[in-house]
Amino acid sequence: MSGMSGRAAQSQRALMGVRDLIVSGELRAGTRLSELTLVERLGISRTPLRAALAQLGQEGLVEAIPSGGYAVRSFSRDEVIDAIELRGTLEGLALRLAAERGVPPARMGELTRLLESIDEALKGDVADMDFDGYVDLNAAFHEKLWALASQTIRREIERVTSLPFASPSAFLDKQANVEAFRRSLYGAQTQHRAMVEAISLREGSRAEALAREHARLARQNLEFVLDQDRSLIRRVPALSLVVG
Amino acid sequence: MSGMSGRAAQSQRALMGVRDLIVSGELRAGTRLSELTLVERLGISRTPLRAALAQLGQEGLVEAIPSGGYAVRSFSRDEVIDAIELRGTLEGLALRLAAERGVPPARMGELTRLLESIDEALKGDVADMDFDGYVDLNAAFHEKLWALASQTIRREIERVTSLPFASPSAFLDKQANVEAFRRSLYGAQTQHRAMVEAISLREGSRAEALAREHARLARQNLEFVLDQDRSLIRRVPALSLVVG
DNA sequence: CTCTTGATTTCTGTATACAACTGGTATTCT
DNA sequence: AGAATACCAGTTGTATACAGAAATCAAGAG
Repeated sequence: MSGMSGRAAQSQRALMGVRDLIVSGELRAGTRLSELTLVERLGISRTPLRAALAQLGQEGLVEAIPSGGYAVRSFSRDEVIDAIELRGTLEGLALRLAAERGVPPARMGELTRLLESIDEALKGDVADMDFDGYVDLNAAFHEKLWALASQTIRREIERVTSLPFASPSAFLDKQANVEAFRRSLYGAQTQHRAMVEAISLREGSRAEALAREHARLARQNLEFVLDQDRSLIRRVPALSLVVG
Repeated sequence: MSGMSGRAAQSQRALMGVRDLIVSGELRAGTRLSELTLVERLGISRTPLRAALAQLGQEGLVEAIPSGGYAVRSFSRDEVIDAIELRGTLEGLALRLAAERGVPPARMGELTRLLESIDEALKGDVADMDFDGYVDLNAAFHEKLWALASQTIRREIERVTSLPFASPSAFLDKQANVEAFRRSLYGAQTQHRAMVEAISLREGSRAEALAREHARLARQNLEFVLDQDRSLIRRVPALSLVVG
């Protein structure tokens, strides 16, 4: 059973397996993660499982229990808001530095092409748009933005967005295709265009402010789900871990 | 040998041991970290050592080798600068939110008292100051600032500052007691006072800008060491990992 | 009936055995 | 001689055995 194809395949499997159990809501916030139970459930041994738990601890999805082991972490509304604010701040930093230091035309071209593809997906009105297409393109666009930053900063962005509800795609899951979210996409795309323009014009401060404001769309969506339509909680990954 | 006093004592020992070997410069950038060698050197077994290596990989001090294992990471000058900028940005976020949301008077009092203690340490002129005292008080002051932020943000600050040269104390190591650094402390303390005042007056944007500018003192010190007096490289933790 | 205390069970942290893989060297064939 | 291949030492990833510490439960004292 050992030495499957790929390096550290079991560890990867353990990581994805446990993460999936948590974000899918199968393991609720606060529950202790018994190693033996998980080992049996995932069909792996304790060593790669423990590696996965340690990594998830770093990501923040689980927290270490003082007496040993880990438990699924729970998040207050304020903590989720702070995680979103954190992402906006880091994306803002990435865009400001990109604007100040300059970006090769080839990369700007890629971004512009993505913007046009997103326009295509948004063609028509709220009922006709290609929501699923937008979801994919939006994720690709944000990843291209992150790629403008240095490795140091990109690493931090990826770490922060490993909390599922902090990712730019958090409320754009294909399972959360509701009108309230679809309506927000036009404004989001306007911000996308402005961000690319600001980078192109070397307007660092503007690019930074736009990135922050853009992230706050996720906050609006969060508050909509929590205050207006709690039935959506199950459709947004890991939102079941939010208490209050 | 197992079950020393304290939970996960061997893992802690491994973590500190390997980290120390790296920041002390004993293991130079790029060298592969042989598990068996380290095990023998630190007197622990492979399991806690591997946990430590994984954690150091998350911290960014070591990087995973595609074919397996880890190597001591090397940092370009630009990467160090970005890490410092990153810390300033995160501290700025923490201070902005603290200012906007308000801080209990008791905590503001603690900060003010620390400011006064730092003033004490700086009493006299550049030759007379209590440099070692300043080092400790400065670290305490920054930690109190971090404590104003939510757990989500504090976690990220602590992660970023786990890279030794990105910490607010990086160039204030007691072994780096040189006049060029001592001279910068008066301006630093002025910024400290302004930061606390801005929080107290709920001036979020000002607090944020001050925190960013404050971090850039570390950048100045970095450039002084790299460009003016490279003999100091050995006195600043982990700066031997910087190439160029 | 409640609280304390002791034993049992379960769990985590650590050590070590095992197997697959990587990189290098020597050997052999062309 | 050069290249390809087989072999070999060394290394990492995985599984599992073991020991100490919590948590749980039961029984007994107050």
